[in-house]
Amino acid sequence: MHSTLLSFISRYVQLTSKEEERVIDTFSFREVPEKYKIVELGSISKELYFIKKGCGRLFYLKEGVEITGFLFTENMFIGSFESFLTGTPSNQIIEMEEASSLYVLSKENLEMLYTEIPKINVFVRKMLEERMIIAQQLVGSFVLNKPEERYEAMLRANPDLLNRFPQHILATFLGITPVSLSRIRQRIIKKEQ
Amino acid sequence: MHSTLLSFISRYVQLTSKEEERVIDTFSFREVPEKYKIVELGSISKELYFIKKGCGRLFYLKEGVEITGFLFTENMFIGSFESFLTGTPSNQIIEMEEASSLYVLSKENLEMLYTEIPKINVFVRKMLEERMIIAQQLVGSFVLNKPEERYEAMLRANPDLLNRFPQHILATFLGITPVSLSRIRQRIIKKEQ
DNA sequence: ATTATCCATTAACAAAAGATAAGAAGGCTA
DNA sequence: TAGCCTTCTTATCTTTTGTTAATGGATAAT
Repeated sequence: MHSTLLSFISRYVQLTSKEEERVIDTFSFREVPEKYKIVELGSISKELYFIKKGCGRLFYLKEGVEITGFLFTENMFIGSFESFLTGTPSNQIIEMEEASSLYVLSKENLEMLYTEIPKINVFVRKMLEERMIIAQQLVGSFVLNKPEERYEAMLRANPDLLNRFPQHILATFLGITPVSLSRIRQRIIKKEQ
Repeated sequence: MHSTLLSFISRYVQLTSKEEERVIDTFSFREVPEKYKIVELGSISKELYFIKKGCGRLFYLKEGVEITGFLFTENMFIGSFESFLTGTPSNQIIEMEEASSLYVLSKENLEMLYTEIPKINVFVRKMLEERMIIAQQLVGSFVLNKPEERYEAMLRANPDLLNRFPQHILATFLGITPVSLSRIRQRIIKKEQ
């Protein structure tokens, strides 16, 4: 039942069965309904979550409107990393958009894992290396491409996101307003004819 | 003489004198003139660099024009992480803007360090955690703020960058053209009067 | 069945950014 | 000193986005 989490970890490091058991023990399982906020604005986040099933988003509140910062789907760790790592109140809100199944890792248990199974440091390092590359590519897409190109790139690279998140969420993730994304879509339709 | 590098590492993990010696042995020292490219377009980067003195930038080439992706100054690791980590040809160019002193770490030597001093995994993990937060804040600034606000934030948070990099480099880092940044500066001057 | 709510589209206007070109200031070289 | 190059500014015009508001469709609630 923990196969998704363990096979995710095995992509980075090889654990013994004993270590795998230990890892499983340190995670708890949690099911949340759609639109459930796992990190509230201003709270100090003391947990990270591995998405077994479902999807969620990280967003900010700017003058009352929700601005998406990142989107998460199955087999990703989700959380307010800044709040989790620095222990400061979160300016990010994390909300699961679909009813989701999560493996929950508390900060305490993570620290325990680091000392008990040093290999976990290697796992997290490698995972962060991957995430770093993704983050850098994302920054690159903002300086290199205009919104229309970013949307087309998303169509090509992550078409699944289009089905799982409403358009206004995708729009702010692209750095534009929902109205502007609607116009972009019309332009693309006319280009294709 | 290696005090900058060692004191940087000591911010994350504590090494014994023996380990410190070992670390120093695995880095080599290199001085490069201004405008020197330490990573060329299309090359496979097999080194990372710690900036002892100087500054540099990561940029892309889009239809012949240089688009800045990130700026680096003293006490930061600089390199084409994607090419270094994945072994693929770099679509990023890394150029030192000032004449610089660098500590050079080869991929081979880094792998050696990981096995010889497992603590280095902890060091890199923690450094990546910090960089991850910075990257996330940078993405946040693109979805949350317009160019004018991003420039004002840079004025507040990193005023040193304004002196060390020409304006057209800062402009593309903000995701706009040099012409547009010049207009933004004029708008700000008029606001302040 | 009929409200109510949410979401995407469309329109109209204002604001900002891109593209292109021309000019001014500073530094570097011959 | 003269010429060249780089950088920044300014102007003009075009394109795109933001803002606001109205509309229609879909879905859920009463």
